[in-house]
Amino acid sequence: MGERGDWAAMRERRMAEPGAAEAYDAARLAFELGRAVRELRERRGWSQAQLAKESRMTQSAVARFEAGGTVPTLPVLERLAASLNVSLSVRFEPRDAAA
Amino acid sequence: MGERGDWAAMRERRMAEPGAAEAYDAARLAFELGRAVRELRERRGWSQAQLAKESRMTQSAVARFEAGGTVPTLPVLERLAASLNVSLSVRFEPRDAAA
DNA sequence: GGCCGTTATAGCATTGCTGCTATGACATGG
DNA sequence: CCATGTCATAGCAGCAATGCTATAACGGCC
Repeated sequence: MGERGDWAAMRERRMAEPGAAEAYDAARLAFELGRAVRELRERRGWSQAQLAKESRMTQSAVARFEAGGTVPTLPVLERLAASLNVSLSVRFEPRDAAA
Repeated sequence: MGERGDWAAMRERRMAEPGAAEAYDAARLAFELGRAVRELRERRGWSQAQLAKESRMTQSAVARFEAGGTVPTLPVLERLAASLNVSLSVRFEPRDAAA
């Protein structure tokens, strides 16, 4: 039933769910955050395993996250941000405001 | 010692956990996001029930969220943002950068 | 008093993210 | 070829957030 594996397919499906504009947004957000973390990590020359250790998680969790396999939770994002020495910003902004 | 209810106490406990700086951050983030949503909602003159309906959740979920009872997930934040006609911003920023 | 609208909480089922181990694929260097 | 390092993925246990109903507590208002 669940097709619990295959993150890419899972994400595709999530993005394709009818009338799930916000679910789509969440999936895209997950994807972009994954990419951002990968960039920050590679800029530091760290392996996934190193980042995982710093963030108190496992290499597989980092890989899953970077691939956008799941929509991350705020605690995880906080841990990653702390390890990468950046700050996590989560807030609501006016729709027209530039980033 | 379950005390599964009583969100305030739960949050206090989470923030007091030894060596859980990021968990603390997540709890504080939850609290601030809850306040932000409450402000946006009241500015529109909406009841929790109205916002809940727009965001496809129940009034109790909105109340729990506004009280900072749990650390919200990104899909929920996206739905609330969409209903309140604001955009959700989640990103990593340099530590010293001003908001 | 009763009635209604709103918010706060309780208690539970479901969902789905995380944590983990193990393993596969793929390079690179010996 | 073999060893090592890195990243990707499967599969599952555990658990926290969500989704839900029902209800209590606090108003106003008639």
